[in-house]
Amino acid sequence: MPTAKPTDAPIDLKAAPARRTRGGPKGLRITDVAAQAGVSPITVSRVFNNPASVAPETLERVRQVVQKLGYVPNRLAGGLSSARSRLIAAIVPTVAHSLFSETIQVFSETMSRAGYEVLLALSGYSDTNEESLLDTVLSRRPEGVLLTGVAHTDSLRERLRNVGIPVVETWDMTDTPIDMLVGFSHYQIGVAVAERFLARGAKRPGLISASDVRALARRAGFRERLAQAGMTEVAEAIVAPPSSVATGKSALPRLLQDAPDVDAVFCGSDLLAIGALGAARRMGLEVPGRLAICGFGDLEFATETMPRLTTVRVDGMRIGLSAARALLDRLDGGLERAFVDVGFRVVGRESG
Amino acid sequence: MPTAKPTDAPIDLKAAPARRTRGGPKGLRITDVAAQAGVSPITVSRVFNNPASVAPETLERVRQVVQKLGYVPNRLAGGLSSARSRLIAAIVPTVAHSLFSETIQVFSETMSRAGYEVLLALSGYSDTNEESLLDTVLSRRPEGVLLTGVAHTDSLRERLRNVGIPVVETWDMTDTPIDMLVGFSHYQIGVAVAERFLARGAKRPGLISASDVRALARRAGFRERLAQAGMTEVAEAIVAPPSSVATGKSALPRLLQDAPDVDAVFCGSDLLAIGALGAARRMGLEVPGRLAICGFGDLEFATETMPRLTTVRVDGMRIGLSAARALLDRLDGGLERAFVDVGFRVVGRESG
DNA sequence: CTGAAAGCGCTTACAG
DNA sequence: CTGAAAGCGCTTACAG
Repeated sequence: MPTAKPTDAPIDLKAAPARRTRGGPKGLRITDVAAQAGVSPITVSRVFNNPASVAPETLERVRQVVQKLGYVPNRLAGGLSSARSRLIAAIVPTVAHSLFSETIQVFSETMSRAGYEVLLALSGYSDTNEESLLDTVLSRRPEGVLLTGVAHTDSLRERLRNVGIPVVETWDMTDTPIDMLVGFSHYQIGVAVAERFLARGAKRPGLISASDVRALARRAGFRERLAQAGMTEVAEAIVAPPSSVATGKSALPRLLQDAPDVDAVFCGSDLLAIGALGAARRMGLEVPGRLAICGFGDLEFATETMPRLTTVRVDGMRIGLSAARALLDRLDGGLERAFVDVGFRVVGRESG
Repeated sequence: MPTAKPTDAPIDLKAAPARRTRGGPKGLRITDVAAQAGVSPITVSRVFNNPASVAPETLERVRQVVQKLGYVPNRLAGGLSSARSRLIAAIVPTVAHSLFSETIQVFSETMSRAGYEVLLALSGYSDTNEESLLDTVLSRRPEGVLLTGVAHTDSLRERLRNVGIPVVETWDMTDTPIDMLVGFSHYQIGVAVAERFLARGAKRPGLISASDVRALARRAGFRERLAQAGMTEVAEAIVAPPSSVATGKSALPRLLQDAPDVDAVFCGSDLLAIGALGAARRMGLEVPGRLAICGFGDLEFATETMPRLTTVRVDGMRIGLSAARALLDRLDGGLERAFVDVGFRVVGRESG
């Protein structure tokens, strides 16, 4: 028999110092690196955040240890301590099949090149929850926010201003942005398309559009410009977002049933326009002779494959880039508030 | 004269307690809410994280104060303290014009419904920096990671396994995933398209493809299946990502210059296919009679508007949903490792 | 159902 | 160029 009977001796759990380790033993900490490298944690911190202030050999030694151990600093801790999260929030309705995704792409690339990461929040098309989404986002303490559109509740606007971080609103236009703005006027697009139709000699313009804020702004410009020309009745088919080819395909026959003499239709998106074009073909309506169709977005697809389509080109990438730059300028201590109208262009291939 | 001359008396900076406030006085803290509500900070914390454990009246009172003050908890602090970041990282090549954006959309929606936020990291098409991107991402201590593809360096794979968080690889197939997988076989797609071409009686198949890993896997399946049928020479035009309509349009003439008798071409994406279709038209080649064209992606655009195009349908949304579910199951304590082949379908309208 | 104490892993501001 | 002390704003684990 051995001299001790381990199983008999009760283990005094209380005697063991209560470990307060919570995440488990997995995580490497800055102190682990510091110990191995024979420096203080502060020096390790500097290696990551201000390498120029560290002696070359020290730098090298610490880096070797970091590499060897596979240490990755904890930015939750770093952010809490420094009050700099290095996070930028982007709130967009959707990234699926949309021009917004180009904006996000370029925005995100630009931000990450500058050392920031992008927290993506998808708001859908309901404005209801934008504010609770903002709360969720603000809980990460982002250093800047990109917003889509300019239609926000007063409470959201005020809260965002109180937070004191730079904000860019995008993809729309207003005289009273929360902070900065990079966008264009949907209303003016409606006006421009109306003028295009008028110039073509359209007698009975119609509209197929989703019911979101920005589509409604285009509609308003469209209708008001037509009203100036004496056309007060505009046939409309309003569809629920998200727009799709299928939606456009089914909307056109409905529109023409209400108003058989419609000879030019402004669609809320290229997808809708393509659907409408398909429907027109099926109905034997010559495009653009009998029926002119104008979309919105200028997707490469649409314009390359549907030469008889007119559309409105908007530069989503430029919006992403300008918005990122505006934010970065301010984060670098710049005082200027960017206000950029990127404009748009009605692109018609049917006449060229 | 007043009894004191403030400007004369030197201000003893040392005497003032060194304020360690760094973020400035702006931020509301949990203690502010606690004080106003007459409870301890712990109770306020519970109101957010475990409301069921708080007495109804206390709950109500605290919520009122939160509302009134506009308090938003600091998740940097919360995450550090609890070792739960509530963050999920998604690393994808791009979100612009791509099926990945559908995946991200659904993934993000599903995750946010479950109380997580998505940190989006765009890797581009270079594998070079995927590892440094991963470091950046891991510094936020995400609780799970979505990866695109299965081609990762050993070091990345090992590191990710060491971190011990659930990982889903997507959009590809392998026998040896890092952890979980939701995808499909690009090789098998190549095989299937080859078989389609063979069934159509193609004598001289060709390929227009980008050079990324997954496109190359499709190419391999395509070539190997054709080789089995005795066709060892396959004309190819390899293009640099990202694919676009323009690229496809310029690639087809090059391909046909090398191999004028090509009668069926497998394109790496629908965009390339559309470009090729445009070029074929311009060259007076009947599609699919003289030249069959097959794309990849089944974009609604492509199939609705180009009835003579064949394509390969892949369900990006399903990938996003399944990947999210796999991660969530594991985060909820599930032990199962998802391994899902979502498959694909060759969709040909030219024969229907 | 509620709270006092300790600690999460960093960085700031100071001093040398 | 480097470091000891204090603190960022929460939550855990315990106790009652």
